[in-house]
Amino acid sequence: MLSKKTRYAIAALVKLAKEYGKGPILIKDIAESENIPGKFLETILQNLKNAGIVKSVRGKNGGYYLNQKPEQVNLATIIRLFDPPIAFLPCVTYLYYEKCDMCRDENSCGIKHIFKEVRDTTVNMLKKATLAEILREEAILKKK
Amino acid sequence: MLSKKTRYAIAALVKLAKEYGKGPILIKDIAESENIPGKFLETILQNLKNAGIVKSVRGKNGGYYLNQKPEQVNLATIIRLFDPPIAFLPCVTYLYYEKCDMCRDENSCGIKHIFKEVRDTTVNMLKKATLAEILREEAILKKK
DNA sequence: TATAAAGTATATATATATAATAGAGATTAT
DNA sequence: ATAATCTCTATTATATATATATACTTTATA
Repeated sequence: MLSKKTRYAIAALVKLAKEYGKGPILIKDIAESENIPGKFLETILQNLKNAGIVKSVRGKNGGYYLNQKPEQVNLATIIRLFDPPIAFLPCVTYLYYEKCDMCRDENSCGIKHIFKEVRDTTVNMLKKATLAEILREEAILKKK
Repeated sequence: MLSKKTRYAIAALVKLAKEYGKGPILIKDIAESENIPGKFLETILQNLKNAGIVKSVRGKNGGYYLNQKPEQVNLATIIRLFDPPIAFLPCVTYLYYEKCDMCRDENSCGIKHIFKEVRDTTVNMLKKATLAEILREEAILKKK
């Protein structure tokens, strides 16, 4: 399961995508509209800022806004920022490869290929899921 | 990522599948051959026993053995026993549905369908991965 | 029938990660 | 000058994962 931090990050970014192009949005407004504890959201937005996904304006009339187009931000990127690897086993992670501690002989491991396939499929799906895609889907669902 | 408990459970079951039909195997032997802390493995095997996947014989010459054919035990079943739900969001879990805490209107949520598709695909892959399938793969890899 | 081999049961300890909060500090529009 | 904002660092609370300890019960067999 995704951590709350990741879920909050996704919700905040979807919110910023909705307001894309309208200038900076207050932390407080995001927190209220998305049901996120304000102080917790602060650290999350800082992380997203360090990753270059959002930018901030300090001082009065400040706030946060998307630093990339909604088409360019996808769920795989967001999840990787906050959660442990998407892969089920350390030996099939993309960025953080580690040998499985109990694995005797990795070359004859009959499990690895299964989890590798799961990871690849999952990551591909998450990469297709951009903020723009999510908003498009929401618009469709609201019409029904 | 899978918990160690789950990884240990998978390794122990693969071991029992290898010895399928040869009578009970000692906890100690499984622990040594699979690099699993013995006492920890005890509780894991108890869980597997309660779930009907293995059986045990007490007393001298006792041990554990598979209660189902290697073709009948798959990774989805094992993972579900020990880990939190496979799904990324509480609202798309198979057995433990819960509303996402921040979700305003679940009917117009643009994210849900993505994670539902990921979960379905993942579970299907894991169901195909039986102990028999894993042993078959290992045999192939060892020949190379 | 005593003994050693084995699983059973329950409790506890330790470490780590997650989630959230607090408060002082820095920046900026007006 | 002041109020509105974001920034930075520290702390706390809670839960979960991982592992260990100890006493108990069952069974084969010498």
